[in-house]
Amino acid sequence: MLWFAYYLVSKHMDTQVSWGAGKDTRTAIIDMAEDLMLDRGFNGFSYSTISASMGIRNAAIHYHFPGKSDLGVVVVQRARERFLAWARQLETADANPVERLDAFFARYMRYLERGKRVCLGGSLETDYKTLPEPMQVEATAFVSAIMAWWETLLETGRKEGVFGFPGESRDQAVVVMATLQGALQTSRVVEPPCLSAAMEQTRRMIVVKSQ
Amino acid sequence: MLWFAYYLVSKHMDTQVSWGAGKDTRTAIIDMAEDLMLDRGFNGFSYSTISASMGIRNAAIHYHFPGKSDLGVVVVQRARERFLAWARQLETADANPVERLDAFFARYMRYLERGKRVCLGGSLETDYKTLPEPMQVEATAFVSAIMAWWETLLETGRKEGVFGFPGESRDQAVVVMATLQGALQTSRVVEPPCLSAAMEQTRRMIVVKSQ
DNA sequence: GTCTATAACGTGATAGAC
DNA sequence: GTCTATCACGTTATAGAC
Repeated sequence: MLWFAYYLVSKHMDTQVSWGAGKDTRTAIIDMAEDLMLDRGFNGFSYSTISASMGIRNAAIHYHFPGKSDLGVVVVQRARERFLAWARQLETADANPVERLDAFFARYMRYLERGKRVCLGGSLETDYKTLPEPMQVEATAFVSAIMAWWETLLETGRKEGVFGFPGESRDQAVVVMATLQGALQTSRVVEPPCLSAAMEQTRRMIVVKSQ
Repeated sequence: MLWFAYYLVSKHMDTQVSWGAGKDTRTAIIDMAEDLMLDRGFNGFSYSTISASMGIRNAAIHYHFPGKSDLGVVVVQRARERFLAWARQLETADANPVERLDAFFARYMRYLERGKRVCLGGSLETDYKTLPEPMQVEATAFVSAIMAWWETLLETGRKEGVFGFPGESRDQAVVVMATLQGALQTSRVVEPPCLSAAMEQTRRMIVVKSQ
């Protein structure tokens, strides 16, 4: 009864600190929506799902996000910005190609560990035809950003001699992304989860070991 | 008039040999439901979506399938049986490993060409947490059957020297399946669709050319 | 910024006539 | 087997009080 705990807290405490880390309502709504999209898909939750578990009323969400589409758009936009910030951090840390690959893998392993969530790209893509048009646009931008990152990483790594694979970097980027996305999804239905196997196999195939 | 659009579309998709040309209602309902699951996901359509585009009433579907869960289960069961029959056909035709791989690739290419459908496994997996329990069971059985087929194919091909890849056949099976599934999904949001690139890259990586 | 109340609609499902 | 008619419920969304 997590929602009930939240309800009690919000009743008796300053709303500013109600959700633990000093998060405001708006941010808490976005967090919850993103989590639900990874868990159940955009059509798998409603404003009630969010409001009930936060201990607020339905109308409060409509104040921050007039329509569900508005909420969805913000979730995807924020996820893209967060990804780009993460990528810049790797730049700043001057991480090598293998470290970057592993850092990305770790992100996906976390989705699996945190309740077998799928990745946002996969969620948006399978729901795609039911999404409001503004969300479809954001979905394309989000996936394109990640794709571009992988293409650059693979191209750089091959030039440096730490990656080895045939064909275009762009095509290999598609394969790596699709592999992670698909294996994360498949981990929901097969035992044991196959994501780590997919990662190890991908590593075997593109990371040059000798030298 | 979404239902009408669907009706027109189904006219041009040869999966469904047109409703009204002698096929029984029950089969037509299953066909339509399967198509909708690949297009919009299990939560992306209703009994009304089906009944409207077939020109029957809601209650007629409930006669054949008391609950939506019953319909979903039958769709997945039939898809598994169809896959196993297809696999047996390849056995009968004594197809070689590369031919089998290409035959499977062709199935996925068809999903893309017929209106950017995704594969059933991917659809079930992303919807998984919202599915009725009987459908979850079927989803696992369906994906497991395909996974087993790929493992056997890859193992056999490597023994025969036409496939080359490191590690266990099981792990490579996960990668190939996940790649097709993920690339098919991603083809919905990137231009041009990346599925063929993923297939060519996969071929480059596991099919031994000189031999 | 959040609440109560409610509208308008879609969905899964059932009863009973034909 | 299919129909009409109807139900209970959930969903998105708005109006207006506080």
